[in-house]
Amino acid sequence: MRSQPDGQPPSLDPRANHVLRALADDEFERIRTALEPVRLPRSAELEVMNEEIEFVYFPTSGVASIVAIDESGDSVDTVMIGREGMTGLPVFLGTRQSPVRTIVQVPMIGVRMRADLLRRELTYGGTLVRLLQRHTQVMIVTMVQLILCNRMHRLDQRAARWLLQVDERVDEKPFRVTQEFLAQMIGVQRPGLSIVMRQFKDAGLVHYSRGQISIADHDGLAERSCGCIKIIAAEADRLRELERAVAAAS
Amino acid sequence: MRSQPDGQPPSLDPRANHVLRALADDEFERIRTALEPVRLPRSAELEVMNEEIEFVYFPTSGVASIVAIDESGDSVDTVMIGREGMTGLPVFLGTRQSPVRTIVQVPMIGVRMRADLLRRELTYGGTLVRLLQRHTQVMIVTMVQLILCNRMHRLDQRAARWLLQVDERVDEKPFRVTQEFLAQMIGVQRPGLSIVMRQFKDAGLVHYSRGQISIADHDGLAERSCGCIKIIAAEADRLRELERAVAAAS
DNA sequence: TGTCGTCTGTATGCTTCCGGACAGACACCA
DNA sequence: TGGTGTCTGTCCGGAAGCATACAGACGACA
Repeated sequence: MRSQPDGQPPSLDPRANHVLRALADDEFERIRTALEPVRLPRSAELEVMNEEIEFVYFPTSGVASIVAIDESGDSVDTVMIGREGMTGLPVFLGTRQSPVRTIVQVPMIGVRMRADLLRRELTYGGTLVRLLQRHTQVMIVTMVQLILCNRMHRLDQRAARWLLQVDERVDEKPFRVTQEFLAQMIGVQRPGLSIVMRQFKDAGLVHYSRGQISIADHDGLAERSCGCIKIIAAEADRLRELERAVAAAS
Repeated sequence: MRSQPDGQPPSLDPRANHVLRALADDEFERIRTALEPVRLPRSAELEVMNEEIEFVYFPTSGVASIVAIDESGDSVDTVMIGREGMTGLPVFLGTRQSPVRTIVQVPMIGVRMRADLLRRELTYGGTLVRLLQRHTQVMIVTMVQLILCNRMHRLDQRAARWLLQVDERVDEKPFRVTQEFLAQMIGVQRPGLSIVMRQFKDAGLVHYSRGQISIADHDGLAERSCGCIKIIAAEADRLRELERAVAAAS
């Protein structure tokens, strides 16, 4: 159980978001007043496909994700966005419309900022550009790994991965996700997922009931999951480390 | 059959690569002498995972792709890189080591450039940064779509997609790919692919024999394929169009 | 012209997962 | 306290594709 210090819980501090935390202090001060606290329920739409991006979001707890849709209407979750990153990468890449749909999957707390303000801030250079480059690269590596994962790994492995990835991004435990919703996200049928979740429960890896899930045995679940988490985490660590080395040298 | 003008075939002109073609003339002149023509056979390794990127490659014909590998050694192809783009995005995103493995899948002709020269060129601003941002966004949208595709679409649809995507990137017809190789790339067993290829052949969609494949009925094959190609192409078109509009306005 | 290696076709049992259906369990609300 | 909606467990036939094995076909090379 993580400790919540008295007073303000960490998820209400904007700098619980890793991008904002890594920002140089003077840069953070400059955008501070532009950051607006938000709480968003599941299914809230942060970016509508082919429509202008009005805000970028820096989560501090909860999960959004980019959803892929095909011409027949089928959809699956792709990359998660939590406190380690932000939504609105297309803004950084220079377009106003989002080419993707981004929605809240697990109720989210965080701050948002107008896209045009971010655009202006980017012209100042500073550490922000560097941070968003890093974030972009992590997103790319994550996606590469997920392309493989969705092709090669079994339902139970992917489900375990998903649970662990969400767990490390939310403060609220247990977190709220129904099997129906989870199945749709990882792109499988609910009955299949139900069997897997039952196995996890019987093995003492998770507790859940009616849309409330909590992880009981983190390591055990990690063993059931595929190694994709580790590969993604390794790249995120590598880039963070690299940056620290550069900062120390200068 | 595409016409090859007399004299220099288009694949030997660096500006048959779409990034180089879209570059402002003065910028292209500046890097011209730094571009070194290359011909690379299948399996040539353009980026080794976790090793420094020495060169970035601008293909004019042929296909490279980013390969995902998991801890058990299984691997699949992810995004293709052909004359519409370039390899070495991590250089643009500010790291020296590549987080991915990038190899030649269909023999490649093109030009390459030292990574440090690209880094220097990027500091000049100009259209290059804009072009690479665009390319990054297309890559991201492509990956999002492929995550869905690998989850939801059948083997025959994915195989058809792959054939069409390669066909539009190579000048050499027929192109050389064995079923064994193709199966590994799209992450399936060869016997499964063999059946599908047989169906395509019987239906008059493709010709092939012993590693030589050519497409006989482009539209017919497109019908067997999933709609992912269209979705990806639409985003590439949108960004190209957007840029043209900006250029015309200024 | 024969041999060898590569490429392709096919068969078979098996696993995973789909797709649809239905019943039970629990929570909430009137 | 009973009704209603949501969430979960389970069943079943069937499709897709895995894993393995083997045979035939073609081409290159000696």
